[in-house]
Amino acid sequence: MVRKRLRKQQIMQAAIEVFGKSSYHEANISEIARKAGIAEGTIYQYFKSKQDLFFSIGLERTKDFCKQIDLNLEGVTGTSSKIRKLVWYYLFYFKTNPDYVRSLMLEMRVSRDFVKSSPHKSFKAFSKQVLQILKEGQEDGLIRNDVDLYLAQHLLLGTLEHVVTRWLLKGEKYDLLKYHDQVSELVLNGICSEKKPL
Amino acid sequence: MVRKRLRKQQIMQAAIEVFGKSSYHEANISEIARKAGIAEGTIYQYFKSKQDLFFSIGLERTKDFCKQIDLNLEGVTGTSSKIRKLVWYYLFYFKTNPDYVRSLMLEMRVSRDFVKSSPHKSFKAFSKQVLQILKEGQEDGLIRNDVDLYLAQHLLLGTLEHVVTRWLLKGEKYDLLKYHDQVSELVLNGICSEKKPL
Amino acid sequence: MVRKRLRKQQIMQAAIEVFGKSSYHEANISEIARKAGIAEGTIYQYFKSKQDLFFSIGLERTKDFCKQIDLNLEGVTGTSSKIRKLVWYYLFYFKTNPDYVRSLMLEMRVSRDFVKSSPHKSFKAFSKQVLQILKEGQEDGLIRNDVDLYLAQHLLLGTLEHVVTRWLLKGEKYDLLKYHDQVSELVLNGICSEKKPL
Amino acid sequence: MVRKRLRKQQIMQAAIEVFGKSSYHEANISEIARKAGIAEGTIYQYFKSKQDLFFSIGLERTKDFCKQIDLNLEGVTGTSSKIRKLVWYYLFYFKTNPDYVRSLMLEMRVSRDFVKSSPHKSFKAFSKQVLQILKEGQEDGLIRNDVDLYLAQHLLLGTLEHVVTRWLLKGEKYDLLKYHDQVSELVLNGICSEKKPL
DNA sequence: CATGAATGAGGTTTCATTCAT
DNA sequence: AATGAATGAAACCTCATTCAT
Repeated sequence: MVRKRLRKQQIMQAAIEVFGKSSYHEANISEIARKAGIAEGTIYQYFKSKQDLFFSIGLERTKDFCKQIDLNLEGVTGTSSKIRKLVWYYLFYFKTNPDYVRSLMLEMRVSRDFVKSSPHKSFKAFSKQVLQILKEGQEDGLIRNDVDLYLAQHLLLGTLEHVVTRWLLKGEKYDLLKYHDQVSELVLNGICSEKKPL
Repeated sequence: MVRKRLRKQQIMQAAIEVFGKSSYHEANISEIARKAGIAEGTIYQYFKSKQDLFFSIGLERTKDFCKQIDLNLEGVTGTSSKIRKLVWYYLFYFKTNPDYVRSLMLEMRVSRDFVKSSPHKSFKAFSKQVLQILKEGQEDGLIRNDVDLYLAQHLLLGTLEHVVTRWLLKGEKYDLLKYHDQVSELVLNGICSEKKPL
Repeated sequence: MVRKRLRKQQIMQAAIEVFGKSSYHEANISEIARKAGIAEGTIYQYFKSKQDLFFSIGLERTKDFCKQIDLNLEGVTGTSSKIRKLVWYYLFYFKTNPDYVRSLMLEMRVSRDFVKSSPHKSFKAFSKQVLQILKEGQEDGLIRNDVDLYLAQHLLLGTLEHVVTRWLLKGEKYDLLKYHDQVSELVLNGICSEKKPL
Repeated sequence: MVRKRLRKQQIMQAAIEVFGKSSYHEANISEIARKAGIAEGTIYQYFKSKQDLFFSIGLERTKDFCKQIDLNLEGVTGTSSKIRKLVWYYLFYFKTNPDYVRSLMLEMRVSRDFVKSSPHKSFKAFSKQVLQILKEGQEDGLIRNDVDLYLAQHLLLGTLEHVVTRWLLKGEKYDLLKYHDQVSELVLNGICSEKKPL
């Protein structure tokens, strides 16, 4: 029982590393098996297929991410504080899980099968969470009423994704958390400020 | 030889269609050849490899995109007008080139080899253009001095990419241009408004 | 131990069902184990290998078949009555054991290893039985002296096998016993009639 | 054009040999390729899959067999002569094509996918041919009216298949044609003689 | 220039069998 | 005796690329 769980974790850990440094197609089951210290066939007792393994990682990690976000937001009051915390945690999580995140950001999220997959559902749960925060912000009067909340979400998540993606593609050479404060600032400004006549 | 140029275009057009509806790995040289009405071997007289063909499309289209942006921005004065125009054209271009854009957004931009590739350089040229606009905006006093222009760029391009990516993954069912005005608004607000004490 | 015997039967019964609905190669040990309600490894305590299990079924059932034939022929007098009874019982047995028979007729009997196997020996015992009946028929004057008894056997068994095989391949949709009388008739005619100048 | 045809034949010939000495599952594509003196991949330019290759052989050979039967029966008059000729040619063909026939008799004919396959259709054409001969025989008064022609077919084809199958399983050690005359005799007797009161 | 037949490495996956518990 | 997790060999098939015509 517990042994099976451990073995599954062991395989997923190896897979995260391998998928992290090569693309899905470049990665081999044989390398994952070698890294996990088991036989290739063993992987197929725990996962239906290579893609199943790939998406299982996405599912598990995205769930974990959501749970951590929840924990981190607990007790935080005020929309702006919530968003600041969310930005910080988002960057922090990706900073500390670069292997996983490389797969998620650069491949999984973008795969045509992803939208039909279970990790995608988990990912959507996160989106909803964000939307909920924004909604509360609008009800509190922090966010202007004329702001389309879906666009606000695009602004927030798009900026974060862009920051993370560039960081990844540039080789993770700088500290991802460095700008967390300014990112929050900009995003909050975008959705909260008085509309200026431009 | 003009003939050579035409043949190259013919292959690229077929490739855009094939890469547009399947992922890079799912797409076959044989299908591209069939669609172009030529033999598989012929492709290798115009392109070094499958990846070369893939990136060549990216290069050509990104160059074209930059040229069009230039043309569109010519004569436009004022940072905010420039940004509005840029947002509009960005969405317009992607709306009218969904096949190409699916490859670019969902795969090319995210490929590990992309940063070393020529389309990436072209893409960086576009980034520079954007940065230049933002810089002018800061010199004009429109954009606050305390705004990191690289972050402003993340905000602008990240939001646009996010909007476009979701549109693609959702099956291009709505009009991508619908929100162009509000997107501009939000982004401009983010980088131009007085810093509010939050 | 009677327990051992029972367990063996339990495995064989499950195997008959599984081999009956899939071919030898399509059938899995794992499915047989599942159907028998035991672990895969357990099978290997009762059978040396998959093929051993497969042939063991053949052996057991063919033995059973021979025994039943013996019982059925007991007290039957006259070659022609014996053959009629044999034909009837042959068709009856196969009608009532379609799963087993599908394996036997369509795969086992035809396997390259079959001739070296134990069920084959059992099968040969049945052949001998048939030959004995035919021999008696010739001694009684029922069967012409110029008939090669081995050919007569081919005629009898070939016809029966053909009838059964077609029935199986056509999905067992009609009553296999329907024609038993006419089959006997034809076969008996073939081997018993006066030689006609044709 | 002609080259392609030759290459296809070359592959089929190698496949016949390999399938002839091993069962379908034991045979490897790699061995067929080696025997044909080509690369494995080449086979897949001519055949969709291993099974396609397997059945293609069946189709081609069965067609050939039917054509030859036709040619051989041309000009032969009288049902009994036709049947004699058919028996002779059946045994002759199988004697001279033992590799192919081993596959056909021992595996193909008996495969669950065979009934849905194209060689099966060709095989049925042969059956029809036989039935037609029998029908004419009944109209001519040679075959008794009370004989079910389908059973007569079972008698004829079943006997032939049995003779051939035993010959194969015994290692093709004797001359398959040896008994052709007696086989015809027995079968004709079965279906043509006056019904004897038994 | 164009062709398209041939290549062949390489990957995923299956499954009978083993063996430590 | 029973288990069932682990094995690992082996096989089919794909497809980008080459090269003789």
